[in-house]
Amino acid sequence: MNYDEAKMKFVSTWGSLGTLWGINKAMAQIQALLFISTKPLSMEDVMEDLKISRGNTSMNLRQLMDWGIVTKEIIPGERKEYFTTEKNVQELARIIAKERSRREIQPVIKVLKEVSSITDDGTEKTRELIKQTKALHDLTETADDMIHKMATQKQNWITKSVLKFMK
Amino acid sequence: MNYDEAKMKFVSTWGSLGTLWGINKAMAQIQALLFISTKPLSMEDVMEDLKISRGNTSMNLRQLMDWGIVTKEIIPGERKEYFTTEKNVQELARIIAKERSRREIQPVIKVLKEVSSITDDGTEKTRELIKQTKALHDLTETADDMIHKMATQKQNWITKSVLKFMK
DNA sequence: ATAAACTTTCAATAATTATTGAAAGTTTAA
DNA sequence: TTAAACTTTCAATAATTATTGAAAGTTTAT
Repeated sequence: MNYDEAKMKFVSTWGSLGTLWGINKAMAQIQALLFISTKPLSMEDVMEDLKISRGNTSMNLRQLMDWGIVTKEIIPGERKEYFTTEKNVQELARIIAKERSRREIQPVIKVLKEVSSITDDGTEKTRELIKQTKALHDLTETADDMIHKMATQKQNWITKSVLKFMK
Repeated sequence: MNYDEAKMKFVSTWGSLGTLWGINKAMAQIQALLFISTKPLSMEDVMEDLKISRGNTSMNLRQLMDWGIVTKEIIPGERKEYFTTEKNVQELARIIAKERSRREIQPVIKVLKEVSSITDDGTEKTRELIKQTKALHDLTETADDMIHKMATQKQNWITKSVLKFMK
């Protein structure tokens, strides 16, 4: 496997994994491309390399910036805008975890709390609803807590602490 | 908010969260419905309650069984098949984590390993590709490890150990 | 102020994914 | 063995989501 094959394989695999962390294919591929690039890339570069349209590139780069994963780079003397992604994987994981919590987990926690707080009319079905949504609420909240703790952990949480913790 | 409103709210919220754990809306809604039901439900029951077709119900119930989240229940004297879901949230989380690892994370780890093992021709771009895919490989593997450790943890890992661990 | 260089927007279209429903398949009871 | 009760399959269709491309918008240099 040569460089170009390996690059393609990486970009497309990472792209299809996008769903796992809740972003679309093009977005994930752009990020992947930037991730292994040795220098900032212009919109032109990205379009050419991934063979996607200007509009698509523009929109997805914007989304990546909204996520805080990609930043614009100003190159002196250049008119075009250039882009780079966070290169540190730990930091990348941190940002993604935090954003997903904010965008998806928090709203669910809110609903679970609401639902589990309905008044108990004493019927079996109501009791079950309350009981089970409470359990989910607790689980979700604890998992989310965990994500946040990870996310604010300054140093290297994953490589250092996890195996030890897991006994 | 009365029982029916609460139930609907729960089912649809949980359904739309489906994507977060990688399953589709109908599948997640069926699971949600079973999760708060006090007794096993037939296909008929599910169809009626969620207003989805017989075919859809059948297919999604099957998928849930493939995941190991839902099981058939034989009710003596009844011709229909009845279904229940795992009611323990910890166990549910365990199963889902394990399945997602197997279905999605493992294949990616494999590709990352392949890509990060290409021969280093000394060029900067090849070095960057190797370096970054290696870093991702390590991160993904460690995260996956964590998931597995959680998944095989017999007792209550999340509520007991996490906060302490996270210092 | 003008125009070239570049980016964004968004309606149209394409691609993907989910859903239906009816025919085919299976199981059970008699 | 037959037929009723039930489930599965799958081609057709609907719904959703991603992508394009060209017009509109912005910025910069002169």
